[in-house]
Amino acid sequence: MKLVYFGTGSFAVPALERMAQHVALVVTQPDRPSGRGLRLQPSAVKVKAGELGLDVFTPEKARSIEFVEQIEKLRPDALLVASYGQILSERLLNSAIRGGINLHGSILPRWRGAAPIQRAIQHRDPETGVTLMQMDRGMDTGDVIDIQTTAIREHETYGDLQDRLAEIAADLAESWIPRIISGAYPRERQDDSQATIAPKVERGETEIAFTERAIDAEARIRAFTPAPGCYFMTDLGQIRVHKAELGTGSGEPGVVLCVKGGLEVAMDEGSLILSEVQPQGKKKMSGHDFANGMRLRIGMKIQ
RNA sequence: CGCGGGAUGGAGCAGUCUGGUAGCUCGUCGGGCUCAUAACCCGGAGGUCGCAGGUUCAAAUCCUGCUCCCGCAC
Repeated sequence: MKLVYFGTGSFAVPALERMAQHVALVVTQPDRPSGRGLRLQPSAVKVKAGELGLDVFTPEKARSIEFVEQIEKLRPDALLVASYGQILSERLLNSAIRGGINLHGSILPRWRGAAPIQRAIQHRDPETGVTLMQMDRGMDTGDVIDIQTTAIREHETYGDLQDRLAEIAADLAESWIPRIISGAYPRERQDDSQATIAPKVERGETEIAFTERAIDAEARIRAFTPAPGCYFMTDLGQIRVHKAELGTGSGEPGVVLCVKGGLEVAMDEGSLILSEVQPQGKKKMSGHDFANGMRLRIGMKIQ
């Protein structure tokens, strides 16, 4: 078997590890300047590929002719793709005997697009999963080969769930790729009428207001944790929320209900217990420590 | 050289502008109250104020250099 592996994010790492012995080449996004000081940072997949001693390509544009021609010369059995971050052109998909095989972090056709895991949590889906599919020219519209589902757990964050799905994806790749290469595998068309889109997370979505329903805010916090994270913009400054759960209290939105254990604050329809927060420029701390430092008392209103 | 915030008993903060006795809320330890308690009352321990140098009678505070941590943006 000769595979070319396209991946970038940490969702793609376990499957790469599992299939490494069949991977002739890893393709990932170029290093980007990021973080404090704008230093170049390699993708999670590039780091892992390096550890595995695999060849890595980082084309700026995967659809560029020079790059596609190189892949065509390799004549791979299949392109295995997971959270790569670029559209693969039809010609590129045709460069492999079995075309492009994608691992997608949702139960397709639900949550096609860039942020399926986050959107599933945000919308409080009871379950999600990983879809193994035959890529076509559309965005996550190809024929489904197999789907493994899993329940979304209470309190589960995007980071937690992504780690679990990444392992499921690796399992799927391991068990299906040999059969796919042999050419004998099922393909089932997606029901486009059931499709939903999972757009990438925009900056504006990460701000939480006390006037939101507690249940919505809690789901959004989990959906965007650990990255990019959610925050309240308040008179105490910007407060990032790393961990929050639904409280039992209620009151005028923004009112402090409890400062023991976590910081409980009233929302619309319920309350949130902020158990781990981070003010701007500070380290992560418990809601209790934050309340101590800010001299918060029950009944005070944050806005 | 992308922009910015920070380092003060175990935790989170105030104090720095305007130099002059180490403060607040917690935690912790001991005692008390209570049927009981994460509640309440009393008492105690615990700090080279990030590091180095400078100014000064005197530096957490002013000046210079350095280290480490973090947020934003990307």
